[in-house]
Amino acid sequence: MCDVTMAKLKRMAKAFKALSNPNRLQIYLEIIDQRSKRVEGQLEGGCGIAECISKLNIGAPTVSHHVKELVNADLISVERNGKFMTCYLNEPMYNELKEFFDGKSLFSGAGLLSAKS
Amino acid sequence: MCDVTMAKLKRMAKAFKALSNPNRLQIYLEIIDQRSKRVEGQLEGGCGIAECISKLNIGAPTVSHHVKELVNADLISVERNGKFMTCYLNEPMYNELKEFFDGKSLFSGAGLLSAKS
DNA sequence: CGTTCAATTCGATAAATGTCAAACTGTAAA
DNA sequence: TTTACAGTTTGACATTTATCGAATTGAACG
Repeated sequence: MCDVTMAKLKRMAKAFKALSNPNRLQIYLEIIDQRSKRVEGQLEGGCGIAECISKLNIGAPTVSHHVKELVNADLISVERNGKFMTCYLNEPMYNELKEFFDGKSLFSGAGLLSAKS
Repeated sequence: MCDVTMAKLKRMAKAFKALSNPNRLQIYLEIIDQRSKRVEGQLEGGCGIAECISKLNIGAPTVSHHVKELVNADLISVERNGKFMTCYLNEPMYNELKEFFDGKSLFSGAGLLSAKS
């Protein structure tokens, strides 16, 4: 009846929660930004965590925590690169976010909520 | 240098926070759903709060609280209609959400974060 | 090995969140 | 005006969150 399954709804809510903190949203956008640079130029890209730490007005432990939250919400992945950590955009989740508000596949006209009684 | 102003970033983070709770996200989607029904059919539409209360497994005070949060994030507006309250989608904010992940206007290549030192 | 730099883990803490029950307000209708 | 229903406000409470300082791990390099 409804195109938004409960699983998807919870997955989206989790993603939104991960993006609900301004600092975390900035980190996420920075990672997207680095990705687009990589696509246009040399292959190696991704966003260094050190870079985020130096650019945001929050401490390293907090950045580390935020990055973990983004990973936990499936928005990004992280990889060790020698001494540094590099963040990569999770493209499928990015696309899911992009398409979530497109409306076409959100509803089928039967209503999202299921009756309680 | 950057197309995402701090103001917009905070506004988006606030919207995402409002959508970060599954129950609240469901309410929001229900309001979108009712809107699309209205567009296709008779003019009067919107989503009754009573309907949400009866369909979600949470109490009336909690629904009231969630609706207030959605209003506070500029995602919807609420109007009294006799004994009932009706929720309406805030279209400009909906469009802003829709366009936020389109990428084209998100970045200008100079990086989002501003250096701290 | 010892140093240095990147990043995480470990408490701690103040603030925000989601939810409820009880009491209240506002509107319609009998 | 009394009743009934829709919704809000208040106060409470347990949980989560954002942040920090201090200590720790891990890799590179002298």
